Amino acid sequence: MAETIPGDMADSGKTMEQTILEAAEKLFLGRGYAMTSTTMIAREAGCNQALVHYYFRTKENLFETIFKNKVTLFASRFFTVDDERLSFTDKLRKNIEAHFDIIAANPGLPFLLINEFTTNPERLASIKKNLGELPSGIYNRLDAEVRQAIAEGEIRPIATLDLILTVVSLNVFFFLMRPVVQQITGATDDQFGTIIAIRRSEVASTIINSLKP
Amino acid sequence: MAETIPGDMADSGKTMEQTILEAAEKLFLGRGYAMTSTTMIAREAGCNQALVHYYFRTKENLFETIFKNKVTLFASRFFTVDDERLSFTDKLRKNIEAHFDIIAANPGLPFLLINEFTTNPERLASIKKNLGELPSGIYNRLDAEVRQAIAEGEIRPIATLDLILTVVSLNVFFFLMRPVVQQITGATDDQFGTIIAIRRSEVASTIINSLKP
DNA sequence: CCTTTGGTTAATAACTTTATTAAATAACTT
DNA sequence: AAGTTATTTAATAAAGTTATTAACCAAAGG
Repeated sequence: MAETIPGDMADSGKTMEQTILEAAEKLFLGRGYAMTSTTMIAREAGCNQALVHYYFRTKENLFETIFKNKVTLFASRFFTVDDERLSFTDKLRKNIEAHFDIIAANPGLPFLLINEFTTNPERLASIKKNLGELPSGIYNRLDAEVRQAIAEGEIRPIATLDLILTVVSLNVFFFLMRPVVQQITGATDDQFGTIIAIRRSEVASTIINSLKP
Repeated sequence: MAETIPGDMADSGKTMEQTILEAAEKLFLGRGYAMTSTTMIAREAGCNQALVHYYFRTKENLFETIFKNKVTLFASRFFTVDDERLSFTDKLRKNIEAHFDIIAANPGLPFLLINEFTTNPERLASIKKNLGELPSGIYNRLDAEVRQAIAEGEIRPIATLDLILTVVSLNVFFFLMRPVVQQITGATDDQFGTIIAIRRSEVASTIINSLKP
């Protein structure tokens, strides 16, 4: 049943279905849906093109599997730091940095999401259903905290949605700009690691600073 | 020679080449390169598909024409407000809002740029050549102003590149997120106009605020 | 051993896409 | 008006795409 653990071949025990999934993920993340063909996926996975369809029937299907998977992972880790002992500001800083780290660990994801949401907005509805109460849950909790922090004079008045937009913008867009930043600064992939670290703390500082009453 | 001004047909005096260009622009901006076919462009322009190739030879060619055109337009209007009488902060606010307005007037452009730069980074080099000294000119001027403002204690210390990144992130990403924001808030295209206006001033305030010493 | 079954491939149908070509039409020149 | 040039179209070649099918093979169970 495909779950035979030992190496079916030279291929390190991974099932072919999984290999295809990973190949597809890599390609979709790097080049988008339209620019990726099932033939390419098969080549990347090292199998026959028909096998891609055997496991996932359609390209659309395969894509959706990956997409939902990633979006759910992404959304579930959003604003999860919740330590009672910290001030709103300190908690926020931790959440901003955590959010940055998730994206840094999935640097291709922002592109995929933007690409998909703009070329295929219908998918948003399907995703929304898929996530259920998660987003509004996160939003409501954060909103309560923001209101309280404003009331207590810890931060200036700001709409919660604006705050979220600002955090996401600053964190995500940096990774969308990576090719441009790298071209401008002429940094190697290696040096880019340093730039990321600097940006990470700069973003958090910028936001925290901007919230001063 | 195609430049005959009066209406060649019912078609309001526009040349077919121009009509095709505009049709292509609309489609490329809305759906990206790969998702747009020359057949679609022809249909949108109301002509035969071969005509698209007659005028632009290849799809790639047509795309590049539009792309370079847009990027140049975009870059040439970047940080152009330069009024001696204003403080650095006031000038910055004006520049941020002007930048926001350019994007608002070309809401599809961010998507096209991001799409192209990530799927086809080689194009960055070509664009760079195309823009010449413009970017470094803008950068150097802004950099001098930033350093001076820091020295005079008007703003906190910040790297010019970080400031630029922050401005661009906050302004551009909002438009990339438009479908998401619209889905979440449930706003109609009409109501979205109001959201844009609010965001415009919120972004400027956020940045100015974050620069307080 | 032999049949079943899941995994895999080669072959191919049905389309779509880009690009070219030759022919038709319109416009301009003299 | 005749001839030249520019536009426009129908037809089609060439290549690529998704998806299906029939056949092949290897392991597993009786």
